[in-house]
Amino acid sequence: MTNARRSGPDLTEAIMRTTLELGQELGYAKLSIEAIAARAGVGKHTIYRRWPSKGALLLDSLLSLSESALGYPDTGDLLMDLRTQIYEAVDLLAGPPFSALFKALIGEAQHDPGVAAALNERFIAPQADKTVARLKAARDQDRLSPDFDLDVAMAILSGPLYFRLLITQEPLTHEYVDRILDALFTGLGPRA
Amino acid sequence: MTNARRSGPDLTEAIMRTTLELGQELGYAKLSIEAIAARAGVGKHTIYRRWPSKGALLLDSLLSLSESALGYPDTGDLLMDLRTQIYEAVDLLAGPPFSALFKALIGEAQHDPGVAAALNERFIAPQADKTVARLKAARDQDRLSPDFDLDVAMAILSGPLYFRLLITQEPLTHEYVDRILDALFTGLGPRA
DNA sequence: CAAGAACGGCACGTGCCGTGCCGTTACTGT
DNA sequence: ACAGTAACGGCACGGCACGTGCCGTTCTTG
Repeated sequence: MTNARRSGPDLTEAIMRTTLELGQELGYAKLSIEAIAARAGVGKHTIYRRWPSKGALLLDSLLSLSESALGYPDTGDLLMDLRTQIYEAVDLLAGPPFSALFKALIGEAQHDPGVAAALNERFIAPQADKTVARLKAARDQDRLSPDFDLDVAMAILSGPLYFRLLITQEPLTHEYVDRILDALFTGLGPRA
Repeated sequence: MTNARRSGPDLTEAIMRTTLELGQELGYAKLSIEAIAARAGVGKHTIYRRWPSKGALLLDSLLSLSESALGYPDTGDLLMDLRTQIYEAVDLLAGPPFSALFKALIGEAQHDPGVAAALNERFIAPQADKTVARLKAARDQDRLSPDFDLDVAMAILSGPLYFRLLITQEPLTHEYVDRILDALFTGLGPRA
């Protein structure tokens, strides 16, 4: 008769899975912790014990997807490595089925400092660090000018993508990624 | 004994003013239409009659500030014109006292398509168009290479700024604007 | 000056919040 | 093996803001 009550990490994972599931169905705005608890067959306490807010829960749920997925190759070909890496990230987070939830999460970060900090520490900064490290390796091997500004380069690679994703809300295609990469490395055409 | 009941445009303006006021005090998350109505001495209907949502109300409130403020000079010096324009925009929207509300508005746009569309049509696109137009003028005068990609240039100018504002949440300084402008026009250093 | 729209004030039902309490179940250390 | 404890599901609660009615009053329009 024991109803196979689940425990510990099991539950955590089940809750996160349910969060992504319900989030896709309802959208972030209509997603409620009450509904997640009901769907997951879980008491609300069990959720509140683990996460302080809906945003934190969604953050963990989404990051559990990316943690294993996003590596960073170094084949020696800088441009190709960057392209590979950015394609992966863009496909995972800006494509279906998680694009809307990821955008909502960044939205939540705009008025929840905790979410903002966690998002930075656990996703943005590591990703940026890897990009900068890959650029630095290329510079150290004299494949880039010694005065190449790594941080600005990284911002130019990321900025326009997030601009498209969050502001103009146009689709993030590989073709667009290529245009940014081209602009960064071959320049926008010399001044007359 | 007539209690000087206000009407029409008067009210609209008063509500928007109260929205900005209360928004600064409470932050967007805790800002409620109920509280705005109470503070403004107005029935909730009067607000709902004008705006469909809190986001739409905040959008109008914030845009009423920028509409008159953000011009676009053409002195002939492209770099200086861009710098002037971007400084202005950055100071107005990314500096106190409206930075937090502006960020919250963009956050709202992530799960309210209406707000997203209105934000684009009434603020982002006009601003981008002006930038592109200014760049195009320079290119037409042979101050830029004929194959200078105007749209990508515009994205490289805006993207990193929004990236800083929304993602890494670092302060948007004039110095940072300068670094982006430098990178765009003098390049990041040629490849070895 | 009459008709109607817009107004402020109030009340209502609804949904979700976050918390407290219950009895039950699974883990812990000895 | 077994007691003690922590975590669990379920339920109920007060609180708050939502969005919508209704009322009586005031302003605008023709």
